[in-house]
Amino acid sequence: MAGRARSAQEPGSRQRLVSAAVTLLARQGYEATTVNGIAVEGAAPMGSFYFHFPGGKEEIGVAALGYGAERFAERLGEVLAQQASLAEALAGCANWLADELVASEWADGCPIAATALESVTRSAALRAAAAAGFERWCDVLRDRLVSEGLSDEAATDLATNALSLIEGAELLARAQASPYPLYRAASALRTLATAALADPADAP
Amino acid sequence: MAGRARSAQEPGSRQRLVSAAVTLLARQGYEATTVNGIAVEGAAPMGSFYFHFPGGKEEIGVAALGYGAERFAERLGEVLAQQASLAEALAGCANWLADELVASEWADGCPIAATALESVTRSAALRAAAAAGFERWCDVLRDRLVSEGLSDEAATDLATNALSLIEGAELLARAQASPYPLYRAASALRTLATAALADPADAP
DNA sequence: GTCTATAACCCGATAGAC
DNA sequence: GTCTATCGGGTTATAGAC
Repeated sequence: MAGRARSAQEPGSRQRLVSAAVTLLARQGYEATTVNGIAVEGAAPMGSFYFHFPGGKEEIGVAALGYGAERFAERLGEVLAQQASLAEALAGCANWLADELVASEWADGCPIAATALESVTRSAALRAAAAAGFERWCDVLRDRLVSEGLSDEAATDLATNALSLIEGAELLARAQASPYPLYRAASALRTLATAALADPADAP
Repeated sequence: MAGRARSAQEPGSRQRLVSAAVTLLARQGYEATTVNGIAVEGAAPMGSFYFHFPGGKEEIGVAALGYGAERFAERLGEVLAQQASLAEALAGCANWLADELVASEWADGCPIAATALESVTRSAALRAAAAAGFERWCDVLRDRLVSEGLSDEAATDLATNALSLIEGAELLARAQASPYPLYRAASALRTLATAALADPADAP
């Protein structure tokens, strides 16, 4: 912990570094992000960086994936709770992400996706942190589905597919600089939700 | 063109370099891939690299995205043609990719995805090449859907969603080292295909 | 805990002989 | 077309004063 108390408006240098890393990993991925860039964006000197993260770049990468995943999980839960129907709750997630991407001109994407792909053959620690983040988001989605009456199995299937569809649509949207893949995903999510609720084999 | 004819079994150094770049971009993304690594994997010296690609790393990146996209488009068309029903044709794509990922222990992923995410805020040329590749795959999917009687609009929607779902499922599968996201995507693709064929609003 | 300076290394790219 | 040698710059990480 820090040596003295800080106000909530002025996070300590460690927290600023982690937040900066989340932003940079979401924008440009892990390999293109430099520790120097993180220190500049987090308004901290290099000496401070290696004091807080003696494990260097990989250690802050793991911390950033964990913090970014948790922060997104909270917002995801809020958006899912805003709509009464399951179909509109899922579609609302896709539309929400489309709005955020347009607002940042496609810069601020998923805080995990790029690093996850880059780490598969290069860092077991980063890959595990990415997998844990995706798992966390699946759990948030599944909780909402179970509360609609879906069985555990049906909820797991639909939660995984919803996350896959949204992640893939965001990938296409950022590459093509178009929100349409996410709008189309919203429509497909309504179809999948309706089918899951209608199928008697999926009831508990 | 090359100065002399070559047998098909011995591609010239330019082609070897492009093929090597496709493999490396699929495995570890753009930023982690070095021109030196491409030259080694392609069994060509550095001087040869810069003779064929005076534009350097970005130029071979664009060439690799184009060649990788075309090669995948051909195999995608073949897999789509193997099944009589639309639902099984789409599900077969997801299962096929699951098999390939397991066989390579999650190393050989999408030849575009990682580079697409890394290039959004860093290279307009790479981003455009990635977008063109995704568009090409969407066209292959759409042709199959139109041949089933779907309207242009319905076919475009379903083709985009199928590609999003498969790309997202592959992302989750590689991060979690599990084929289940792709197996679940196969199931969802059957649902989406069935719904599209049943909806009279989607008929031409 | 923070800072500056710098070490050790690797990157993309070029030069120029052949 | 191919090769070797090398340049300049940016990278991660450390040293050591404060």
